[in-house]
Amino acid sequence: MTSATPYHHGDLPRVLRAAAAEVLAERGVAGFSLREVARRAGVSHAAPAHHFGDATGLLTAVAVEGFRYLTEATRAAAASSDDPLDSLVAVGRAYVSVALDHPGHVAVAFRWDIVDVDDPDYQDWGNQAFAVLEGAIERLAAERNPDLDIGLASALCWSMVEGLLIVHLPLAAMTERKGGAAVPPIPDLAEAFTRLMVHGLAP
Amino acid sequence: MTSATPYHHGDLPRVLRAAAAEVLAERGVAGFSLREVARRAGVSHAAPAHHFGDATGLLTAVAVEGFRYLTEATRAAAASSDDPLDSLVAVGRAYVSVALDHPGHVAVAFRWDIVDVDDPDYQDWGNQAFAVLEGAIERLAAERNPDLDIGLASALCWSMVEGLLIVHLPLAAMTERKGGAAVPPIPDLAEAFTRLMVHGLAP
DNA sequence: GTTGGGTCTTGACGGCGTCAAGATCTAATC
DNA sequence: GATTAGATCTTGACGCCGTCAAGACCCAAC
Repeated sequence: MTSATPYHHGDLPRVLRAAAAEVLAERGVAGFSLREVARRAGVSHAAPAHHFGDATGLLTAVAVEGFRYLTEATRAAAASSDDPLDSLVAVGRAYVSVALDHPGHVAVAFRWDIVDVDDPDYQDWGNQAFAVLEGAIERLAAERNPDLDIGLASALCWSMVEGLLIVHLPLAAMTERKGGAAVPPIPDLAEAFTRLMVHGLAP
Repeated sequence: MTSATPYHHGDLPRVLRAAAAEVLAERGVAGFSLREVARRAGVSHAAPAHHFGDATGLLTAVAVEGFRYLTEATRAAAASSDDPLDSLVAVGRAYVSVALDHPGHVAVAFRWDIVDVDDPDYQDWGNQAFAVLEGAIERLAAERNPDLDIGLASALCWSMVEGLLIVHLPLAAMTERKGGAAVPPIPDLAEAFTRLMVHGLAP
């Protein structure tokens, strides 16, 4: 063992978070169960409680990890271009890409009813993720539309991308599953949404 | 009794749907329980199964009712003005108003993981609700922007309003509860979003 | 070597969804 | 009007769930 391997199991909290994200990705929020998580981690059914208190605690930890992924990915995307529009588009693509790569994490990030919204880490990383988007909007406004209400526009983009994930991602999966008409990749849809929103539906 | 009062209880399915919506509104999807619904309806814990099969069946029935409310309200709103922009704005306001008036119904409408997405009524009323929005977009395009991709724009608006409900509605409730800064009414926010989207962030 | 505290297990409890079996009631038939 | 058939609802049971209390275990410091 290297330096700071904890007591018995070797960073059980990390294993539990990963197992929880796996269960969430496979069975959705409705199919989530603490006991199933414990089973996959190879520990007893009451082990998670010691680290996370209860189910809400574990789900909150997963949600925080999700916000962390979102923050890091969108931050890198925002810095990927000097053109503010390209930068904003990249942020949108990065956002949905994280949701595709970590479906279990993002599935709980906005589930206020099953997460502890008063958790400091949850609020902190949630705010950071939002701040990245706000920064991208701010640069767009500075260069192209100084009169833009940045708070309103950021909230709009945030809603748009979250609605995209909730409404169209499962819808696309469903029509795909049924062999329906081919559906464009979700990141492309996010880009199309972003460009249409910046341009305006009827400017 | 009038004409066709059913057998024992007097339209138990209707009572169960109402009780389910009540529980959903009070405790959220996570706090939902078939037995609690049965308790409120004054019947035994297994009674709902006879009419709705299982929990998914009852939740699907509530979701269908939600889509019905959405369809009716937005249809009336769309017809409330001859100006296509005002009409679209009214549709947006009507949508979130339904969500405020029937929180239990709308809470399950898009929960693909706990609802039977193959249910014909569910698909039918979901499509009808979407068609109303699409019609409003179509009129806007005809009058002001013939080049608009109507399917894309409709999907964007749909995502926007749904994201608004999921992200900002509980967020507003939370900051309100904590005595934070006053938050604009959600229908006003929906209107601001709509106008900003039509106009464009940086046209 | 002993002691202490963090880590995990075991066992129990009530609540849940679901199923099978039976009771109860309505409506149609004779 | 009595009987029968079928829909409606109840009762009881099962396994799974989250949570709690108590105890076993194990590492680390003394």
